Amino acid sequence: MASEQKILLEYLKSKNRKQSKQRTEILELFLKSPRHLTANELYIQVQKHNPAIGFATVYRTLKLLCESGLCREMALEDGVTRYERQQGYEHHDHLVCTKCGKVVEVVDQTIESHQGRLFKKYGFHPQRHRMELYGICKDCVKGEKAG
Amino acid sequence: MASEQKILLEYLKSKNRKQSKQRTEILELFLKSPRHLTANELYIQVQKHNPAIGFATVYRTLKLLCESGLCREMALEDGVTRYERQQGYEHHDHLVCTKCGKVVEVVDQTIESHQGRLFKKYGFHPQRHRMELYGICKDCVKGEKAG
DNA sequence: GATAATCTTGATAAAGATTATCAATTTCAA
DNA sequence: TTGAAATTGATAATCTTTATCAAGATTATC
Ligand SMILES: [Zn+2]
Ligand SMILES: [Zn+2]
Ligand SMILES: [Zn+2]
Ligand SMILES: [Zn+2]
Repeated sequence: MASEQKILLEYLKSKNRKQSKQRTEILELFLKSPRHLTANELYIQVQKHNPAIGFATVYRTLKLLCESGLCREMALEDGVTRYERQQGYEHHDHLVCTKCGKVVEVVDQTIESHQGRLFKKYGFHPQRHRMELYGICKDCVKGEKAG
Repeated sequence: MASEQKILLEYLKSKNRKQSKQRTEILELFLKSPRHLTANELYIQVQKHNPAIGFATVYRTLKLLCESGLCREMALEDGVTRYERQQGYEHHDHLVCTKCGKVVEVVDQTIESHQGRLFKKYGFHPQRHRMELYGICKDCVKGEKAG
């Protein structure tokens, strides 16, 4: 069994909650899916695999995965929540192409440390941050010039 | 007439669109309102001033103000779009208290320049960015310890 | 394995923010 | 003043996400 499944089971036990076939299946498909996918995108995958699973369960399971630390929510400009694997991934921010939707994960240590300085400067106890850079990727710039 | 009203009129003319009392009134109240307000918060102000104005018009006018450069949209984690005056304000990012909702506007030039480096590093033509820092402000930390 | 308490599920409704529709009204250039 | 075109307000529709709830699944206990 994948270590993520174990983490989920441990989490469920620790909270006196129950295992289910649906949860196992949804986690399995989540792990196989591309990063930064929406609940609906995952639901479509789940439907192909097992049409009996409803989308409320997909939503609920994604929330559960976030609670257990396996998943992280992320919101881009379109207002639709995306979900990405958290386990085994370091913190990162996102660079997004506004033409094709490509998402690149980025980290800049100087930015990270200056964010910490901003929290301190204004007397805030830091919790988290989000940073998104929006631009046009190389391929799409090329396309614009060509087309 | 406030220079913002002139800017709006100029913009409308340039796009062959028309002036209206509602637009003037909504802009006037928008300029008087606190920064980072939601469409609904502005609608409530508008209602007090002129109950005949519908909320669709408030939404439409906020979009118009954004087009004309007088206003900027900003989305926090709760999924509700906020609007803030753009004219006469430099670019800035936001530091948000997750307890009381206080919003502080911040700029760090080192962060800004490193964002530029990230765009370059990954071959993106830069358009814009958003950065939000979430934490607990001094007052709320104090409250937690006291209460 | 049976039992019972509790949790989870799927279908559906509901919520909440924003946008689309459309007839009536207003604006503005001619 | 006139008439084409834009705007308005009311309302419905959309879209994502959450709440509800009866029916079914899970788990600890015997
Ligand atoms: Zn691209
Ligand atoms: Zn990511
Ligand atoms: Zn606070
Ligand atoms: Zn601001």
